[in-house]
Amino acid sequence: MAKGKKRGADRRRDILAAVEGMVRDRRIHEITLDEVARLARVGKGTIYRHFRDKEDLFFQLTASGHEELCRLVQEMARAGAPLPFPERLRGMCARISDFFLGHRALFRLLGEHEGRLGACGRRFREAFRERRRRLGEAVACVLAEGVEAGFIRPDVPREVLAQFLLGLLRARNQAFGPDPAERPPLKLVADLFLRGAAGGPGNRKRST
Amino acid sequence: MAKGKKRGADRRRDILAAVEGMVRDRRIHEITLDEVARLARVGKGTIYRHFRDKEDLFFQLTASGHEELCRLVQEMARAGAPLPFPERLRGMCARISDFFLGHRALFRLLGEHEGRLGACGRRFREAFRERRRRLGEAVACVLAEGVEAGFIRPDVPREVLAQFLLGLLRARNQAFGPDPAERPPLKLVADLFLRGAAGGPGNRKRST
Amino acid sequence: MAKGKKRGADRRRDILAAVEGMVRDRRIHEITLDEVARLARVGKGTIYRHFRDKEDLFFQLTASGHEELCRLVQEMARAGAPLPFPERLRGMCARISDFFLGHRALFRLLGEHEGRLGACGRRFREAFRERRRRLGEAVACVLAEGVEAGFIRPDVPREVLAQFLLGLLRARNQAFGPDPAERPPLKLVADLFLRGAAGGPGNRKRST
Amino acid sequence: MAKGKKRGADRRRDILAAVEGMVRDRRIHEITLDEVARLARVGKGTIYRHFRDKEDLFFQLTASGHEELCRLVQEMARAGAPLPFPERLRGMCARISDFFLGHRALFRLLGEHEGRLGACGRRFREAFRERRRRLGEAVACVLAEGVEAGFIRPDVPREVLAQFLLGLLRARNQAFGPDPAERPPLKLVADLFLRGAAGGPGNRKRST
DNA sequence: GATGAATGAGGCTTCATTCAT
DNA sequence: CATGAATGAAGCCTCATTCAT
Repeated sequence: MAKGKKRGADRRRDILAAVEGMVRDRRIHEITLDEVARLARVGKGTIYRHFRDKEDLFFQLTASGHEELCRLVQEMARAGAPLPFPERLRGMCARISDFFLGHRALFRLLGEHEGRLGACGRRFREAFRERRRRLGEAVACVLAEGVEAGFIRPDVPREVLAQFLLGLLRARNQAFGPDPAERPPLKLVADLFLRGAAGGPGNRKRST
Repeated sequence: MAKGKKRGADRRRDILAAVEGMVRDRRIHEITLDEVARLARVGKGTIYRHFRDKEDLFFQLTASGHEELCRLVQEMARAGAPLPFPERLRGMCARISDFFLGHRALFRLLGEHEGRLGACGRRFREAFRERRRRLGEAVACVLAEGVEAGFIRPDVPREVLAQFLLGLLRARNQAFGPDPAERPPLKLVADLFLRGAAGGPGNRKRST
Repeated sequence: MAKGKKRGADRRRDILAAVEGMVRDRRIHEITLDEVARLARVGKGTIYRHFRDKEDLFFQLTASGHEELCRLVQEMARAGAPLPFPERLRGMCARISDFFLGHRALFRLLGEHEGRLGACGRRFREAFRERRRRLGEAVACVLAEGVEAGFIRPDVPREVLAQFLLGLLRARNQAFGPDPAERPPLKLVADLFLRGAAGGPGNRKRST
Repeated sequence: MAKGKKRGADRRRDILAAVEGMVRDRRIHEITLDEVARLARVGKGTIYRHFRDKEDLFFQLTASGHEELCRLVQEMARAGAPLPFPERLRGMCARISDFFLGHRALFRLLGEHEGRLGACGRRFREAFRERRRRLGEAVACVLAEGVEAGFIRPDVPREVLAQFLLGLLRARNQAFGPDPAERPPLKLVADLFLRGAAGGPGNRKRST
């Protein structure tokens, strides 16, 4: 087995790994299955044993990435709260940000796929929405602690706040140069969010 | 001439308009130039008189959209401030949001293009970055009023805050269902931002 | 007129000149009428005032070249024989060779056109054959002097010998490197031909 | 397998055969790969498995023809000399002429390709020259026998004489009508060459 | 007459997918 | 099951030709 034929899941992983390497700097339609097969060191036909078609291959790639991120956040939520909420928040931001940056290409793919949401992609439509919802929910779980601890206003659905937080993180990671030094500090993101979403009693006086 | 042949710039506009209609629910590689020509009611060759190739066509499409938005925001900034800042902010959010929603497809394209930034598209790389910077700058101009009026903390570069605001707007418009009713109110976005970025003196007490 | 509009024949010459410059290092289908028009400094439509179509343009180009060569040789023939025949022969070889080399491209075109002789080009077929015949005839006129003077065997049609001579010249000019120094001396060609076409038993006495 | 799918080399041969049939009466740019595929009874994509592109297809076609002729002549040379040289020469002329006539189209292609030699086709330039040289060399091998037997003058490089002989053959085959009856007899070609290149002892003492 | 913008048929080439081995 | 040669639909783009100005 050590040097024996790989099987099933292994192949699948090889293929997905090859593709993830390729999406980094190309758009979907600039990637050919010939090259995928070559990089994954499998026959071209083998791809079709694991994925319905090219579309499905890329869909599953984004799915797997998204799922990993969901698990990551869910674990954090489940891990309890050994720290005060602001620290927790910063920790989560750091983790999500790292994941974004490490898999930046995957999230670009998401954008490409989204195009079809409005139209033909009946098949993916729900799946995408569902996935985004689940990620938001995972983040919302952590935010719930903040609500409980009085750091986060309770009158806005936590899922909504979660999506805003993700939007801020996305902006931080993508809207500035490719050079990490150009990106504003994560601390600023967390801080901004915390103030913006703050809401103890009497905190409507127009500030903090 | 009234019903005579159109010329030059007209054709160009026709083509861009046709394409914008098509990107709404398709990805770039699902759009054929044959169809573009048919919808624009021009010969296929005519496209090539105005755009170097397919790539260039889509690039210029996003460029024109971006520019329009920039102008929109710049006008607002120039228009002076007849209203208190929070109102101004909400107004800008509304305008930008409308534009986003009306040209949602364009901004998806941006995402697709971005893929190449890391690689081959040396030719586009700078152009994209520059455009994003210019939009941020335009928004920052409006934020400057807020700084002046004491609504916005002065210790964070306004361009950075501008990108965060855009990130929030993006999240509001894209992270929730296609049904407008599902989207959180714009007022919430402005409110969140205003609190988050607030910074009168003495409002630092609970920060961190 | 000096700076006035050129007219008719001038335009035609400009166009043919432009094309001749282009055929030097390209094949017909690598030449576009756009470029022809640009180099000839005329509108694209103007080409069609002087030539039925692209095919005709190239046909007339070769025709004009061929005719020039014919005239050249015919002049020689007409010019009488102030020199002994072998010198005459060498002179003609030199002239024809120079023309070949100066218009090498034209004669390549002939080859391309010839392809159609067997088939579709009903329209050109006869013209080509006729032109080759006329060139051969012109050369044959000069050879006639050689027959008269006893240098050339009279039992082979002079037109046939003429084509062989042209074949030898062609070989000299094309079968060796592009470097003139690699080409065997013209004198050798004339010499070879003179010996080979010398004729009749016992007619070797006065050779050369 | 008898009626099963053909593979590899077979396909390649089919394609080349189909093309050779087509070049007979058309110019390269009048031949479409669609038709090639249809006549060769292969998919259009299959052509690209065996040839880089259209250019390469035609290049390899001429190459294969040239090579065949080279082999033919080399065999003759190797086959020893059971006959007196003049007979040998006539025999070779006949073989080469037959080949020329049977593959007339290929040699026209050579002419078309030659156009690019002066320019862009750096890639082909050397190959063509080399091939012509090799054919000349093969012919020269046979001529060497003539030198040895005193029929051919030794003071001119045999390769040069070889190219002249090929030039004469070319003229015979192409300069006269398509009707075989119009072509001068091969015997005349050989005779002309033999006299022209003659050089027995004392015949001309090495110069005019 | 001259011009060059517009046209669209048609070419070359790519590449997702199939299927015999 | 794995492979990769074969396939052919379909895309991008070119360019000869037309025709309104």
